[in-house]
Amino acid sequence: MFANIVRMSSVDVGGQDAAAVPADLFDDVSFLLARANAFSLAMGNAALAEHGLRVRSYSVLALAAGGRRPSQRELAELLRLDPSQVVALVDDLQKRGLVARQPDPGDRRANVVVVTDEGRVVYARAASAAANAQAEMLADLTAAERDQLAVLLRRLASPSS
Amino acid sequence: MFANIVRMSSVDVGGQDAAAVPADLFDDVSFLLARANAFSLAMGNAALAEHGLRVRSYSVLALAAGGRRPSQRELAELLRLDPSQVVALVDDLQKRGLVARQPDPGDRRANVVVVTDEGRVVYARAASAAANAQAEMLADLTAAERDQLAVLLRRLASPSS
DNA sequence: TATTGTTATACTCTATAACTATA
DNA sequence: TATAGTTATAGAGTATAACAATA
Repeated sequence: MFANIVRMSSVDVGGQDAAAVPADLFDDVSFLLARANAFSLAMGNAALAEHGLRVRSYSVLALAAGGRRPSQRELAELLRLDPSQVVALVDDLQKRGLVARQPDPGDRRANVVVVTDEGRVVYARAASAAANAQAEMLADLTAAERDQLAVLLRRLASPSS
Repeated sequence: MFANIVRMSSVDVGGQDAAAVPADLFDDVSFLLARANAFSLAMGNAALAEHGLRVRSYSVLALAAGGRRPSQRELAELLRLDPSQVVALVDDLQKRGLVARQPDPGDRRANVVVVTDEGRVVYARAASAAANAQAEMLADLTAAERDQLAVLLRRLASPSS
């Protein structure tokens, strides 16, 4: 299980906190993360293309289709995007009739982003395609390993929590 | 350990291979990967900035500084970049005297990218900074969990192998 | 013919700053 | 004064196509 031990060398050049330096780029979690993500993104975008979506717009649609009724600000926080990027994503989905902006009655500054009936249909199809792509990407992992990966990534991906 | 079970719903809309669809975006490995990578990239770039590097150029420098003596083509494959992107990265590092292009005696089409003495110094400092940033990112994980994450990512990140 | 490196181009993503309307 | 949404812009990353030199 742990045959592939991460090698570290203690280079410790000239100071500071001095964490262990990976002996090889391929022992570097950040590098592996970037590589895995590039792969995942390419597969995801390819799978979503036939539904007119990309990973970014799909994520917005998925959150709108969930039970959260997110504001744009919340979308930005959940997706770790700048609010200005969310504007463009919601604009695009709204033009295509997949989501709508609803004024928040409790705060007239805020828009709640909700999915339309058509958006729900497109989302369901796209989610299926995305799940197939992901299954292919995860094909070499057991179910337990996939879950473990999700757990570990969630703990990385939540620096504030 | 596995308290956080990934929930799946069997939506299966209208056909195809029908993989399970994550019930929530935050159960989606691709999404978690993208989010973790965005975080990692931001931290990495911030840590490398004072050394005049970004994650991409650091990766090229790291491979040049390793024992591989990679050609640009090999760099492209290792980093999963297009060869045309490698040109710009090597150009930049070469202008700054950190790497050099050496004609491959065995294949006059190919350039071997090698680190210079100055490049080696910059790399060592940058690697230390990058390792510190990564340690901060991984602070919530045990050593075993970090290793496990690296192992799982390596298995994802190698679609061809 | 195929491959290595290169140039060019278009598009997407990321990061900031500034503005408006509301709170 | 602070926050939600918006606009604008610049820089970085991604994806293709085409070309010259060499295999």
